[in-house]
Amino acid sequence: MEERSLNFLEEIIEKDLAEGKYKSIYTRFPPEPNGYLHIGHAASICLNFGLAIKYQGKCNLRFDDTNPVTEETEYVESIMNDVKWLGFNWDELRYTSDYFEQLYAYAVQLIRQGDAYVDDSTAEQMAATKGDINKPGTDSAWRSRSIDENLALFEEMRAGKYPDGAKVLRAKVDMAHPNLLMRDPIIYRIKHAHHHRTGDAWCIYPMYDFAHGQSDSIEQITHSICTLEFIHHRPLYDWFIQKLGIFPSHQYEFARRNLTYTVMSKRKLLQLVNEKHVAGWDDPRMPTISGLRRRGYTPESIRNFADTIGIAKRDNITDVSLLEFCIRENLNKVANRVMAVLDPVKLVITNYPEGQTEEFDAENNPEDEQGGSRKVPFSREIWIEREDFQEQATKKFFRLAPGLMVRLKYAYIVRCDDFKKDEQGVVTEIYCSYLPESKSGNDTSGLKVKGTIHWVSVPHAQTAEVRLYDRLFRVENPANEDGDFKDYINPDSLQVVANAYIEPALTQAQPGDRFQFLRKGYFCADKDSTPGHLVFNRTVGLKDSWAKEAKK
RNA sequence: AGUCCAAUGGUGUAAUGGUAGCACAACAGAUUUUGGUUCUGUUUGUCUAGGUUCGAAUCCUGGUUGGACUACCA
Repeated sequence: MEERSLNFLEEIIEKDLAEGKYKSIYTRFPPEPNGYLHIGHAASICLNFGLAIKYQGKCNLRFDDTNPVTEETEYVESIMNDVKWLGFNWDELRYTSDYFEQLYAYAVQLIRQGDAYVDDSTAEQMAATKGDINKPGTDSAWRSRSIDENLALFEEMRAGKYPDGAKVLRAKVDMAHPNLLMRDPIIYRIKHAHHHRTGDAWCIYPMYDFAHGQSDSIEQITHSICTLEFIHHRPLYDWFIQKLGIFPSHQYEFARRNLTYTVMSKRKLLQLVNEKHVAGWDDPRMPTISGLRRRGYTPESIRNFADTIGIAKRDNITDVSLLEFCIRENLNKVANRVMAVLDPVKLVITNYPEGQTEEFDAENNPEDEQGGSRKVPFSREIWIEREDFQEQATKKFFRLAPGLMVRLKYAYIVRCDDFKKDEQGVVTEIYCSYLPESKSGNDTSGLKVKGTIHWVSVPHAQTAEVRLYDRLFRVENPANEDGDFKDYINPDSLQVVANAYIEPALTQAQPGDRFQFLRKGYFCADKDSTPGHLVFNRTVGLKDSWAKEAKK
C-alpha cells in the first residue's frame, strides 16, 4: 500500500477521532435536485463517501429541496443514478423536506426565545436597510414586535393567509455585523408553490441557511463538507445550532474543482441544454456525470481522477489532460482492441488471388493475457485509413507511399507499387503486393518494417456511425473570458462519420461496450445504436506522437 | 472600501521548523506487429519585503496578487 499524505480534512478527522471528539464520523452529500451532477460534484461525492469508507463512518445522500420552484423529480432520479454508478452506497436517503415540520418547530422556538421576528418589509425595503460592505444596516421597523404577535403572524403565514412576498421570518442577529449574512437573514419565505415531494402541504419554505445546518444536526453529521463560497455562512450555521441547542455539526469548506475547456456552473450547463448547444444533459461533450458516462468514461477512472486532483482550499483549474490520462490508463487495461477505418481508401493487393479469403487470429488485448483472441477475415481488397498513405512520403513517415512497406496488423507485409487518382486529384485506389512468407506469427521474410497499420476487408466490412467528440470550448476557461461564454464554443466539438468500416466481430457490440479502435482511440457504443445501425462515441483519442512529429 | 479565504514548476497536489517530492503536461532516448502501452532520462517552482531561529515553503509582521460575500437561490 502506497503511503499517502493526508489532506486537510483527513487531518481534522484523525485529530477528532484521536481526541475522542467523535466515536465515528458521519458525512453527507447534499445536492439540490435542480440540475444534473457534473465532474465537480463527482469529486465531492468521492470525498464525502470516500471519507466515510476510509474511517468506517457513514454517509447520507440528502436532497436539499427547499426551493420548490426549481426542483424536479427528474433531477432526483438522475442524481441517485449517478451516485450509484460512481460506485457508492448511501447509508440513509434523506430529503430536507422530510424535516419541514421539525424546521418549523425550530423557527417557533427561535421566536419564543426572541431570536426571530416576522418582517412585513418588501424585498426593496430590505435591500435598502441592509447596508453594504462598508455601511452597517439599519433595524427594520418590525424588528421589535412582541413574541406573541410574531408567533401569531408566523402561524398565519403557514396557514396561507398571506400572498408570496408579503412577509418573511427573519433571525434577529445584528444589522451592523460586518458579515452581511448575519444582518438579520431571512429564514422563512412565503411561496405558494407545488413541491416535488410535499405537494401543496406547505406555502412557506425555509431558506438554505435555516435548513442545511439543522438537517446536518438532525442526521448527526459530524463533518459537514461544502465548497468555499459557503464559508461566510459558517458563523450563521453555528449561530443557529447554538441558539437551538442542537447537535453541533461542524462545517468545513474546500475549493470546488474546475476543469479546462469546459464550464462547471449548473446555470451555464442548463443554458447549453436549453439553448440546444448540446443534445441534452447527457450529451457526451458535457462535463456532467451522465455525459461522461455516455462518452465512455468508467466510474473507476473518475474516482481515480478525483483522488489524483486531491482537495485543498485554493482556487484551481485542473488540466483536462489529466482526466484524459485517467480514462486512457483504465481503458488500456480493459478495452478490447478492434479494427475500424474511419476515413477509408481502398487498397488492392494485386498478387493476392481474386476470391480468396483467409482468417487471422487477432489478440483482443495485449495488456491482458486472459483477453483471448478472435478471427479477422482478410481478402484481396481492404480499406485502410486515408492518412496512412502519402503520394510522396515526408520524412519520418513510416506508413504507405510508393516503394514503402508496412505490415497489415495480424496479416502480411505489403509494398506499395502504385496508386490511382481521380480528376480532382483525390487518391482512389492504392496498389500493393504482399509477401506471402511474412504472414503474422510465422514470418520467414526476415524483413523489418517500421509501420503497422489497421485495415478492414472490403467484402467483409460492416458499417457504423462514429461520433468524434472534441472539447466543447476553444478556450481554457470560457467563464473567465470577456462577453458571453457561449461565444467560445468549439464549432468542431462534434464530427460525425456516417459510414465507418468496422470488422465483423464488432457488430455484436451492445450499448455501453467500450473498445479501442486500433491506433485511433477508445470508443463506446452509444445508446442510439439499433441492431442494424451501430453508433460509437469517441471517448478519447490515443496519444499521438506522430501528430506532433508531423507538425514540426 | 469592510470582512473572510488563499498564494509551491505550464496544471494539480505533497513536504506540518531540518535533502522542495509525486502525478499530468512538455522534451529526449530505449522497447514495440498500435507512432498505443511499457521503461529510462531531462527541463521548469516556494508571490514579495522584513523579522524569529543554528536552520523557514512552513512561525510572526507589512505589502502584493487572486477569489468569495451586499438573492424572499443553494
